[in-house]
Amino acid sequence: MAKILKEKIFEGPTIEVAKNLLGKYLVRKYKGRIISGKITEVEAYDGPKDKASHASRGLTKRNFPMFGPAGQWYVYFTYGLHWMLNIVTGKKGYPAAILIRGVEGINGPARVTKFFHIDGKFNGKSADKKNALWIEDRGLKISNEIKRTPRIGVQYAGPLWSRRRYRFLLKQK
DNA sequence: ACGATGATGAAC
DNA sequence: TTCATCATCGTA
Repeated sequence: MAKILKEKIFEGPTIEVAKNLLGKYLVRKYKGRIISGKITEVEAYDGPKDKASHASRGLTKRNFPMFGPAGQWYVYFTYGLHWMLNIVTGKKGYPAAILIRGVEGINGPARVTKFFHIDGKFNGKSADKKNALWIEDRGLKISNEIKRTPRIGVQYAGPLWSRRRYRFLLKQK
């Protein structure tokens, strides 16, 4: 029943992909064991004009995976403490990614990476079994349980981009 | 409300 | 080479 999400899925419009990721499962193989959880919260960072995106200042040593093909991980270190996990979207050359901010029972992007044992070694790797970190569809229907809000912690991007409702969450039942 | 803690990017 | 900033979290 479980279907691994492939590169093609991630190429589509970033906002659509972000909504589609809700209810899918993040899966990690770690020391011979499987860790998995339902994705409940994501944020889209879409294109070079998005002032809240790392890509707004062009290609850099840090953000290069965002400019690469869809379906790869963009993992970066921030605040001197935390790893952030993103899945790259859009065609090669178009910088976009989706930050995975929460899975069921784990809220906050830094807690997600801690729980799944994710660090910089996944940066630029493709989301598949070979790399022990992937996303799968377990046939869960989520239909109209999606809530939209502005993104968290991006005030610096100015009113236009910080107010944009690029954060998507599964509503509580 | 704020400190932890270090990489990043821009300025000098 | 120096500096402010940062897609956060835990404690207060």
